[in-house]
Amino acid sequence: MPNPETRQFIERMGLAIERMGLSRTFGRLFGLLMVADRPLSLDEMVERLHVSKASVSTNARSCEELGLARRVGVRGDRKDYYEIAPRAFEHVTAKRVVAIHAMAGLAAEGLVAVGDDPSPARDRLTEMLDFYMFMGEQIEELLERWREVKG
Amino acid sequence: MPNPETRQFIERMGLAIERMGLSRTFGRLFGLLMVADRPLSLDEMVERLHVSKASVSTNARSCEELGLARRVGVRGDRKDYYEIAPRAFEHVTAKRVVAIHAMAGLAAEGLVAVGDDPSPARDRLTEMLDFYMFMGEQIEELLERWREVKG
DNA sequence: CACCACGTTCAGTATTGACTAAACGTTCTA
DNA sequence: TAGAACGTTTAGTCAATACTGAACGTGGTG
Repeated sequence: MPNPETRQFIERMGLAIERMGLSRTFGRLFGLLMVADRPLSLDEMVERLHVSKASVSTNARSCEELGLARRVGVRGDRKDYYEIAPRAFEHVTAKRVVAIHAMAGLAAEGLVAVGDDPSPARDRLTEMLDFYMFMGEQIEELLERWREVKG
Repeated sequence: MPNPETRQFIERMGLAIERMGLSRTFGRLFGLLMVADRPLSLDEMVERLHVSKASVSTNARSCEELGLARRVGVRGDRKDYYEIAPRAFEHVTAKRVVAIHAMAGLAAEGLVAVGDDPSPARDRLTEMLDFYMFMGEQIEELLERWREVKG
């Protein structure tokens, strides 16, 4: 299972996730779960990632909180096992949509701040508002279409 | 111009941008340019943001590199002035699309890594690939539609 | 009951990242 | 040509972040 391609995938996922503002270990853990063919226990992740159990524990849980992974039980075993959550990618994209709405809200606040008189600032903020309203709505629709096809 | 609403807008933009993985000062600088009614010099930004000129210089330039701002000249003045770039939001969204394509590429690598045999890992990676291909293409189309309407 | 086997929490540590002040290079001007 | 006005670069500092090892709590098990 720890073949070179798999390891490289995990590593690249770590870098990709890091570029999104999360930690590299978090990304590696996510990548590991992506290529695992069964749910993994904390100790197994420790083994594969070469990080402390404490780190795996916290990262796995925040992975769960973000909706990327979920905890599953195994009969006759009281360890925690983690696997990628169903619809993980839809879920993370839905969070992006929330952020987009927040940007639209910010634009609206900006419009209040600059006042009613015509100005370049007002034009820019209006464009920002329109753009993020548009994108937010449209991406939500994309998600719905995706769910129809793949759900 | 430094009215409380404007200041709050700048501050919130700082926080919003910070949540996206960039620095708060960067976000504040961007927010300041958003509500400015004319291009601003480095010294003016120093004044408004209360940070060092070195920080403003580097942040303004990376703002430019990201396509969010551009440098403009003023006749008979050799200072650098910055303003929000036209199509700034389209541009930043286009970069997101690049990141989405990168995720699709990563999924493709993962598929190679896990081999051809059916497995849960393969299913997940396939879903990831399909999802990001779909999203990448569709968001590109959204951008084109936006340009048609607003361009 | 004593002992494991887990997962979590906490204090300490190391690393990363961003900001500052100062030095620097360049271009204009008196 | 000396000096001022800029923007950039760099070395150093400070704070935030993430990881580690150890202690801890909890629930099963002999």
